[in-house]
Amino acid sequence: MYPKNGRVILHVDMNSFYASVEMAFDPSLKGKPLAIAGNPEERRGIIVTCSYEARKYGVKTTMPLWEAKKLCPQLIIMRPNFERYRAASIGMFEILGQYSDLVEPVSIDEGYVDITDSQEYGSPVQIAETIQKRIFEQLDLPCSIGIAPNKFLAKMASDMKKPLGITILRKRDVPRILWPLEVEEMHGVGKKTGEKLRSFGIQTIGDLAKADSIQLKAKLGINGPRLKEKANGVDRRRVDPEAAAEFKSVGNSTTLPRDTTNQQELFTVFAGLAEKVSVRLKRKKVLATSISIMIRYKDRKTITRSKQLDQPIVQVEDIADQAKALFRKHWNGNAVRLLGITGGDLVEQGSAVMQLDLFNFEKEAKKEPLLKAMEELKLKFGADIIDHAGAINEMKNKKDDVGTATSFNKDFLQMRKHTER
DNA sequence: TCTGGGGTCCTAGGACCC
DNA sequence: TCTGGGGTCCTAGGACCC
Repeated sequence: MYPKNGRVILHVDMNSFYASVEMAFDPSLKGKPLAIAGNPEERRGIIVTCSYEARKYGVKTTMPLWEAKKLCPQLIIMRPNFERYRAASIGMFEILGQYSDLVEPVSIDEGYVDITDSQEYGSPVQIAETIQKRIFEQLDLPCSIGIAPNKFLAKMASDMKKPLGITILRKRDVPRILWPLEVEEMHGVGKKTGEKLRSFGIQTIGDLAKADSIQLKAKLGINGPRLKEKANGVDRRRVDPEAAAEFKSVGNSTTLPRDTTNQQELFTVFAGLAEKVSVRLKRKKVLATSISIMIRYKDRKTITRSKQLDQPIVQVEDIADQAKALFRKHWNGNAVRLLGITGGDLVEQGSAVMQLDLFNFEKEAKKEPLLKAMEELKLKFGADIIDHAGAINEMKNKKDDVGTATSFNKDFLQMRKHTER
């Protein structure tokens, strides 16, 4: 059952997660058409998740609320309770963690488990059955599980039987099971890529598997050959427990109650968004070194504008100021439908303190000899880290002060980013 | 009365440096 | 007078996923 070389990967995918959690929380909802919708009281709400009973009526994810109501007038609509979903998610990953250390969360409701070295808990199918049973009995939540030699195949497999399915997909099954499917069925192929592939005669996953790599690369970039490999059942990505551990950006956006050109109103919205981003950055103990805003206009045309900052920020006012500055610079004056703020290039609080110190030293350097400031830095953070940046030599070679301090600062930030990975 | 909000990764052009 | 190529950073936007 266990291959000598090669791995055994599970993909665990919760079935209509938000709706299922609500049903576990309030069993009287079971068996009823239930939908979770963002902003149910707004006209622009959409379906985020819905129960299988609701799907029978044709209700689907991302469908506008008014359309769903038309299809199913008795539809029960709830707004999301993220605390509940997070709690359920933690419960699920705790169970997964009992069968392997190699657990990689992908999102709140799905994850990969590498069970290659988990023979003590039984065969792969037995482990999958145990996990599914425990999640169902202990959390009252249904899930589907795919079993395969790699992530891609496990993901495709978990999608095949819902709800409460367990599907094995071996590499040798790929021609029979995957190749007849339309290309859009492939994880990683959306509408646009599907259209492109079809435009040069690739209709099925099998067509993609046999397509010319050079041509794919020319038309789709690096993604082309990668898709071809997957279509052949090849995926070398490891299950990496660290992968999802660190966030790369934190953002908040909102569709306005009504489109507006009133700058005061828009700035009030920015203040609220900045507050949310600030709170979440602080909770994660990180600061942002870049700020970007998103503006969606009345006609749904959407732009993003961003700026790299010379020091990381986390305070509401700083975030709001940067966002407003970007807005003033780039807004075309048309009515706005949605605004968003995202903080990126996150640095940990600890290292940010060092950077802040460095920034102060930079100011000091205007007054006193730079080398002295450098010595202090060395004392404070250790000589190795600074020597490593190769910055000391640069400082010695150049005698000018502020410019060099600035460039040193940049090197140092760059190095910090590097060593933190 | 159309189409949310949270993310990640990739590309491409221009600036700048060596 | 004309000529190069690699590498990184920054910014904007696109595609995709849940």
